[in-house]
Amino acid sequence: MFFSINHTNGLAIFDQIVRQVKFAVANGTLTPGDMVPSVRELAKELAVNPNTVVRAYRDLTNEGILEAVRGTGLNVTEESVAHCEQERLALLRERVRHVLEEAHSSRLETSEIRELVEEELTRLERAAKGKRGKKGADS
Amino acid sequence: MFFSINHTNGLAIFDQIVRQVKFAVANGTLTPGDMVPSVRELAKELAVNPNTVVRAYRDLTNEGILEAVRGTGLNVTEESVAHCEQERLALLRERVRHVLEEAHSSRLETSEIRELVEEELTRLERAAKGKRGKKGADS
DNA sequence: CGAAGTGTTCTATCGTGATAGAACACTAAA
DNA sequence: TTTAGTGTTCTATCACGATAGAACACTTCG
Repeated sequence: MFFSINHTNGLAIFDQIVRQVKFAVANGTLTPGDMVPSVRELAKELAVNPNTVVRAYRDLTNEGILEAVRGTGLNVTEESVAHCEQERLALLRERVRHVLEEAHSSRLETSEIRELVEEELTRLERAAKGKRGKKGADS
Repeated sequence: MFFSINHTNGLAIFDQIVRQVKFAVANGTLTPGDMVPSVRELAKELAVNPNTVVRAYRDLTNEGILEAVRGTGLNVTEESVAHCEQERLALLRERVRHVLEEAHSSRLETSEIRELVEEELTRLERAAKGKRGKKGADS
């Protein structure tokens, strides 16, 4: 459903799960009271070890974003929304900053960096539009 | 001198060294015939284990970017220039793409992503200008 | 009740990046 | 020659992310 793992982006699997849950809460895909996929179910769907999902859910529980209902599952807490809305930009901003810093330290001109980003951004838009188109064009 | 290690950007130390050598060749900071810092010297300067530098230099040697002059050191090869010039953008592009993909999958609007990048880009420019200013303003 | 599904907690193993320390072959310079 | 500096190659150890497999306490449902 919501989640997917990218094995080439350098982020640990458990960290990708953590971030994606936070993003889903931040953008309303997950709302307080919703239950996240069970450990075994998500592990199967992502073709990942259950313990890796456990690690991600444990971190999220410790941050107060998920809470356990014993014997039933984990649901999204009320307090998580404000937390995740605030954190989403910060998490992305940090990664953006690291990449731009590397580009800058490689002596790439700011204009060249901007051009590079713009290229990949339009590529991303085209890919998204293509995906939507395959299921049925809107408008 | 040229190199610095960022312990928070997720890249392995040896990989940061590899990339920075390639960038230095690509932008002319290192030219064919130049010698890179010795294993022990660079390890000391970066406060890193010598074996980590060995790993980076070994990779660079295997790629034909450095060549060993036994008993003397490692120097930048002639062929490295074309190789590195071509690879610099590709290396940076891949990291940019990964970050933008995560931002996009978090349901951030393209305009919001662009705004985020622009903010960090101007922050970077200001930081660079500030650094130059401390040593002596130009123009 | 029992079966199946929850989360939780173990131990063990593996790969990899990094550290630590040592040894070797070679070259340049005193 | 001796000394100090190169790169190179070992073995060991550690941290960490991931995998594998098992067990436990709990709840829901038939």
